[in-house]
Amino acid sequence: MAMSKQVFFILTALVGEPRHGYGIVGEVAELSEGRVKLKVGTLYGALDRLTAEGLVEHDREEVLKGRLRRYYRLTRSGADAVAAEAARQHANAEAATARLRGWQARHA
Amino acid sequence: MAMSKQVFFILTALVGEPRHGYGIVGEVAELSEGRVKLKVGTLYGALDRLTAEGLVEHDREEVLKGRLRRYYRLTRSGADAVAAEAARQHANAEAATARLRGWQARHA
DNA sequence: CCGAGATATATCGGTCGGCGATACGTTGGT
DNA sequence: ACCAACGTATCGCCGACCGATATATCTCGG
Repeated sequence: MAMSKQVFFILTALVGEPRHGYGIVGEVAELSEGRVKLKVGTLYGALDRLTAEGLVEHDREEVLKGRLRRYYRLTRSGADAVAAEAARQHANAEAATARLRGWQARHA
Repeated sequence: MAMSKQVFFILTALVGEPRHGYGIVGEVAELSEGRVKLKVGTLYGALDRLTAEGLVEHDREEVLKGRLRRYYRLTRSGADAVAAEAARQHANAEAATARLRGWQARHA
């Protein structure tokens, strides 16, 4: 149920269009504005787990300029999971900032 | 640098006023609206780590109705860390929801 | 009056996941 | 000719969350 930052970004990177592993790395860096540099050791393991959990599935394989590209696609349940996690994170951030606001106000 | 959900909520619970371990557990449950049930095995270890990192420090000890209460207090750098993490999570959630919105719009 | 559950702190071992390193092969630029 | 980028894959280490367990007191219901 709980989801790591890495997995969250992997799933988010797959929203809209299928991507291959190495492509996900770059997309995550862009999405997170450089905050998350996904390691390949993390990626492939996570991809396998997510596939087993049904949040992601194989899309297709391409050979581009002699290099194999294995594409992954988000499932319906994967999209739901991203949306739910985003909502949770939004709520969490909101709760914290509200607290900080209130505290600063009382100490102004 | 990276911060777990549990640590984030521990720090958030300490914003504004010092609390003791068991009190933090309840406060986190309230803050997260039941989403995070902090385990004591997690709490005390995290508290030690956070103290060592200077994000939290000992406040005082009380004995209330025969029960020892050890209070912890957020440091300045701890407050900064919470604020930064909240901002990051907000940005992350925003990035994901923006993607999901755009995708839904194109498939309406 | 007795037992169960809440309050409160603390530790330990298992387990899982992220990370660094390593491996291997191609393409492209210098 | 070499080295960086591209691309997939695996392995072992380490750190953190968690469940279980231990200990002790107070409170409430039956």
